Amino acid sequence: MTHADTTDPTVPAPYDPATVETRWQQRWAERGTNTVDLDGAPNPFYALMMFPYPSAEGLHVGNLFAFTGSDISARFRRQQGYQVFQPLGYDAFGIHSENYALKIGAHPMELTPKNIANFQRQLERAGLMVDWSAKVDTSHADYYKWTQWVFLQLYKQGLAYKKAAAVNWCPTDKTVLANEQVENGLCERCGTAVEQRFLEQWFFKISSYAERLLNNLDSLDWSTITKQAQRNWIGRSQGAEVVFPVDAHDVTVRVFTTRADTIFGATYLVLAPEHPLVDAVTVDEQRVAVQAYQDVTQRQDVIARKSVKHKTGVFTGAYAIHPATGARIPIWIADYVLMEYGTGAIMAVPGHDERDFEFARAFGLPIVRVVAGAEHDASTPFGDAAYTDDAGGRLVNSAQFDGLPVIDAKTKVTRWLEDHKHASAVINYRLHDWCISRQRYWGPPIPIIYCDACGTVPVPESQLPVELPFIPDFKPDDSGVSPLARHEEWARVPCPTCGKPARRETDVSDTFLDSAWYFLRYPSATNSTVPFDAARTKKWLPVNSYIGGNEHAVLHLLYSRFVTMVLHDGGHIAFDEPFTRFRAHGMIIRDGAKMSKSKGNVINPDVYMEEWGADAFRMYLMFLGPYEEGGDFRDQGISGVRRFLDRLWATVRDLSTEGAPDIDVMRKQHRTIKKVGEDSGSLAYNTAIAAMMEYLNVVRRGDRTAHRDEVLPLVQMVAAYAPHLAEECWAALGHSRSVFDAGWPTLDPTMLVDDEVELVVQVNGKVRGKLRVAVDVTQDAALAAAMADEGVARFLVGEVRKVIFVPKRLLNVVVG
RNA sequence: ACCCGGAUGGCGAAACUGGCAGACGCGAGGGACUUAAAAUCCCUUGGCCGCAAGGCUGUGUGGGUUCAAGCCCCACUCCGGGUACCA
Repeated sequence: MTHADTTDPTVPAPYDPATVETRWQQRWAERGTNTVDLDGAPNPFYALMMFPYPSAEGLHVGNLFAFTGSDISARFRRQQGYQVFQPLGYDAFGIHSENYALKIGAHPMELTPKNIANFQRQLERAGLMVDWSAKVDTSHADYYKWTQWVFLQLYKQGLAYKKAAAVNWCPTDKTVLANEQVENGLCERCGTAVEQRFLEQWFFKISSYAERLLNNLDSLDWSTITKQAQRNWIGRSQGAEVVFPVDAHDVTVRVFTTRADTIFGATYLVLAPEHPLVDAVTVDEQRVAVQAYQDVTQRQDVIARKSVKHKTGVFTGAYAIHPATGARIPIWIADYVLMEYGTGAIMAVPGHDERDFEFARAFGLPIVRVVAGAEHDASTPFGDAAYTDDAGGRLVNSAQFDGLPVIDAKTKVTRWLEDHKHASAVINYRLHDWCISRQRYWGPPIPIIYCDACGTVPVPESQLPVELPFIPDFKPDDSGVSPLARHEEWARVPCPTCGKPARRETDVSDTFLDSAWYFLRYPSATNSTVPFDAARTKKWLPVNSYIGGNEHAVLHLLYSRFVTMVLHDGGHIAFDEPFTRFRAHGMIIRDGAKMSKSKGNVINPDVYMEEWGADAFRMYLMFLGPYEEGGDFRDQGISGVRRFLDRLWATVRDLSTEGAPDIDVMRKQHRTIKKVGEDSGSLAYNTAIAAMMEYLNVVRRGDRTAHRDEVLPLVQMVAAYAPHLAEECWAALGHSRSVFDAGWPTLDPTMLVDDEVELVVQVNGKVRGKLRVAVDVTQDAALAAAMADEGVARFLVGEVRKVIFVPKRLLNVVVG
């Protein structure tokens, strides 16, 4: 086979992707094409893609779709003159790997390197512009040493604490799950119903960053859906905490409400069954019923508790004093009030809250109207629903507040309650502290030592890493303690402070902690003395462009932001948001359905890259739909993209250097440069590819021989999409350096202006003709030309009432 | 239930800021080349009426605004995602 780098500048025929791709992958590795000078880059650009979990099944087509889109964006930036750093690594710790190892009877410490090697092979085959010298593997001690360091920083800053808490326990995976890992009361991984258990857990105080996590969103260049998902998750609600004294007791019930304006409609209170005041206020006659109800609730698993059903509850026999009216109102307990939100108690306003309405109807409690819509008055009865509209209503049955619009009443009633010491304005968040303890094996041991004399002692940074030992029996059991706790020889250590015998923490940390800081590690991946080098961090961070799946819109992205803020506050970094720009890619489905092993419609990328070539496969993935929306993978579609590459190849092979390029082709070329440039920058890859196809069709129209100048920029444009083929063509056209160092083709704006345009002529809004006119044609001249056109003229019956003229586009004549 | 998306030919999809709906590709039909097939190339391809010229109609449904609506407004249906007894 002849070579591109020989003196003979011809491309061998026909296009054989396997040869071309192998050749260029070797050359890139030899020449260091994909590595960047991390210390010297004058114009740095950090392009990050979410790193994969290296599953045993190998690279999923969804991974490749995500990575290819990110790769194109990075390659395009490089062509724009940036030194682009695009690293990739492996999120190798976690339940996924551990469960799979258990299933096939292997050990994760042996299995993970094999999986990584397989992923590595597939990723290299795909031809990504990844700087592999900066690879990270979260399960390697060189990495998790620093994950443990991150834990210690949180500890030092008072943001890591331990508490006994009701946690979500998965009886199948035998582990604690974060709230975020529970879906509808089911374990996100295995689908088992989650139970409640009480365990001592390590938590991070993410809730104290809630306001900052929320406010910073406004200044981030992120997709709106992602920002909205974070806002919802943080769940800020502004309201009031109202104090209700309990009649005949020396205690008060504090309730949280966002509808202080409806306080005159509060006809009873409800406590969560596990509320600490229940025992104190319950009267003797109700004690048996109350305790029975508490027992039932406690035994319920989380799904039963939280799935919507008919309302249940029990009267405590106690009464509270209404702070505004002085009335005695009954205190109930019911499982629809949740201990973990607000104060675990509510004032029930059945007239204006659906749940309270349902409860009041079920137990015959009074329902009072305190908000009237335009169609109501103070005594309009309720139908079968509460009136919850808070936009248009006015207060009624609310003493001095009658007649106030709800919007004003919210602040006025709250202020009045505050003035009389019945309430205080508060802000509540749905966001809970982050439980990071896992009673599991495959993760970084939490670097804490318990000493009888000194208490909880953090492992000194100089003693990191706390290595995860190789133990054959890593399987969790239902004792609630980590498998590591069964290994006394590992768990027993001298106290770092006093030297007396002490014990290690035997829980490992959540995988989400591994991934909450990995972007900081890449530029310093080979540095063994610090987690991240100050100068490199300053040069490369925050990340310029982050691309990943929206399934991480909440957890991973929120935790990364939190950890970044903490490290900023601890003086380790100068920025407090990690990702300047984030875009979520869509999902690839197949034949209209989600890909899954059970449906047998999973795509193995190896097979397609083998048959069509990595370039064609990459390009097809990008062509099948808008990158940010995803698309439907169909086997048939890939041939169209491959045909385009074949034609491009043949065009380069057969081109001419004689004479001058065609002016109309060159005009089209500059339009294409503009379009492909804009689309590549905004991730509109499908339309960028369409534009390149369109241009090639013009270049080859009528079987003409293309001129070199017509084709050269197309090779540059296609490079980010089909990098191997582009390099081969570029070399064949006489270049010795990589096409990625050749920049982006120059756009000549004068080539974009036409002297003539096609003007659409409408009569009464219907197209009746098209005219070629000068770009700067006047309305009068255009109208005259239109009237002279017989196709138009025959519709011009009656008097001309109006003429609309949009320069360069259309002329609409209204007659009749 | 709530919060985001979305609905366009046989299929995947385009359409900038309201200005020619269907770019680009797949598939299909026809033709060229070939002993033949594959590959390649050319033509046609939203629907209806028409020999044709041409006309009518068409972007989930019903209404509205406008000279002009896939795009804006109101009401609704269906699909996808997220959250979910959050007070």
